[in-house]
Amino acid sequence: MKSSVILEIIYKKLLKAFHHRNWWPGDTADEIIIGAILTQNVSWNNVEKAIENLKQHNLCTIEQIHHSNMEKITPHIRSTFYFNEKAKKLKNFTEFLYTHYNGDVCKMFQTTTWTLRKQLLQIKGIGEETADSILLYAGEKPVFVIDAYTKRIFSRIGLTKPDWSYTEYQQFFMENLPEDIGLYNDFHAQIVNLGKSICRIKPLCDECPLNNFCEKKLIYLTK
DNA sequence: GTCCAGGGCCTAC
DNA sequence: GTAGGCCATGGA
Repeated sequence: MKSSVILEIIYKKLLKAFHHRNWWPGDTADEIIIGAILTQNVSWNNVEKAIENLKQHNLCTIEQIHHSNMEKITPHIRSTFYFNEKAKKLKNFTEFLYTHYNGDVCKMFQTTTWTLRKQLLQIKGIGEETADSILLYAGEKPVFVIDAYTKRIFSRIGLTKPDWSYTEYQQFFMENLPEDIGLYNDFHAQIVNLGKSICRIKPLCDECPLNNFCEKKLIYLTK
């Protein structure tokens, strides 16, 4: 069976089982960008707390962060782990936005998608997943986001190889799915939702207490 | 007490 | 070019 057909089947099954996920959890483009940076290697629960803190202290927009300093930001994002680094990353982003786009997010998103992606990747603290999350969820650009869950789930199904690079994964999904922003958005959200319930530690190893659960779920998905 | 989250950077080889 | 260390909270 062709990969594109399998992906379509998987997505339809996920949609039927879990319904539309309505992602990204965030009210504004600013909030989505801030969330994308804060969620690096940390669960969303920790990020929610930080976003709430930032809101309470009027620090949850790009403009407010830009006109604030590290010392003011850091205490509110302690729950996101690596808070010193992340405060720096937030400042790096706002610095970029003000230097290149006069602080205007809409203006930034008028830039051609892949040109903007290159620019974002040059910001210290913005890697591929964060850049793509910003492009897809805040900018509504047709870019498929790859994360650890995506690699884990699809390599276990056998559609991909675990050692593929980020770019190889992204090409695989974008070549085998129709270019559809809504689909890219919800498919990634479904993957994260599914990934949370699958064994994280050692994929399908004997020691994994969730081994049976993993297999059941994967069989269910690929049937 | 232990383990690990929706990463990314830096250093050493 | 890449493997491994670092960052240093909070929930299960």
